[in-house]
Amino acid sequence: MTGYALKLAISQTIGHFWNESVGQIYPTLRRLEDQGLLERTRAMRRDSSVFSVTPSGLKQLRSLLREPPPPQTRRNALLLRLFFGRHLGPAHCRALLQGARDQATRELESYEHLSAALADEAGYAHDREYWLLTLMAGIHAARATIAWADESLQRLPDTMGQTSKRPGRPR
Amino acid sequence: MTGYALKLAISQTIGHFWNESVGQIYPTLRRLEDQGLLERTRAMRRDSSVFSVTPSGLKQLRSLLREPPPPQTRRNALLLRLFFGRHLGPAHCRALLQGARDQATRELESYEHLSAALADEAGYAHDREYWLLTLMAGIHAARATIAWADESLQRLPDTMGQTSKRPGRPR
DNA sequence: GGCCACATGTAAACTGTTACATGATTGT
DNA sequence: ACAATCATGTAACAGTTTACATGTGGCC
Repeated sequence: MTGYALKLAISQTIGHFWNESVGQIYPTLRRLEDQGLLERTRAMRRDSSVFSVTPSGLKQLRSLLREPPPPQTRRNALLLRLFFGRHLGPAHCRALLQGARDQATRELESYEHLSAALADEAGYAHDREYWLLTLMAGIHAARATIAWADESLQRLPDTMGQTSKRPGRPR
Repeated sequence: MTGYALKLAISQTIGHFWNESVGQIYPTLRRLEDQGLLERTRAMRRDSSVFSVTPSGLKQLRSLLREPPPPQTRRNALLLRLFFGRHLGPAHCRALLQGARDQATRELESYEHLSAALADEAGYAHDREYWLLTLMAGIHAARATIAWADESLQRLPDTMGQTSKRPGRPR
């Protein structure tokens, strides 16, 4: 496919857990072509090229996939804020939790749609099971986030003693 | 605290979801001092400085914490590999899942220890509830990973038709 | 004719890690 | 004396995003 089509394909499949920007894609396509891992064929349009994987490119892909996944760099901006929750106050923290819950709900819905679509679709026979695996990971993660947010929303105001102690300050 | 102590403190508290390297810490401490957000006091040792937050630094911290969390850059090396699972084969994918499950199990244990320790510990009175929140996030996420891995490990060999079709190849 | 989607590419800016270099202090 | 830990800092590198610049082709 073309670089442009590749970017689209990524965002429509693995986009939930991996993304690349144009600034990465085009230089990389050229580099891989220079290394003989991709080959370029002219497309209909004069200014566009369609790339395909060469046998040695496929070999290289499989070899890279076999490398152990490097330890994830975990950086969670939401948890960072909640860790300093004392400086934000319970109300703000509850808003953050609610936001996280809403987003997880939207994601869950989207994953379930994708999962249903994947089951129906003809083709992708060999990939389907694996793609389903990644969708299930998203579904489990989203459900966990929702459960955590609900539990936390329930706990947060009571333990802070904010529910009954400040019954609206006078104007 | 000193830059060194800060690094240690980070890895022992928020280390599970946020980290900074020395290459960030020291230049940043100096920058914040120049901006009047931190002040430096000489420590016992001649070559070390103890930093503390100034009032304007605290104000700035709170203002930064109030900024909405930027959308996470999601990049999951494990799911990327599983997405291309067809090129790896079921056996390798099962190994990846088992590895993820093991790691999540270790993390879960560590979170539960920390959570128990936090409940006992005197002090941290105002922070405890919020720190518990972040620990609970880790616990929910780890449990979700374990459940997902178990479910996937159960499904993977059956659907691939590997269980009965290849009854041990001859030597 | 003008808009939109398709398509490519680069430069600058920004972010972050790692390796290296250096030295002080403490305990054995 | 020596090792371990405490402590600071920088330079090189690696990775990544964003904004900009440019142009094609189809369709209404």
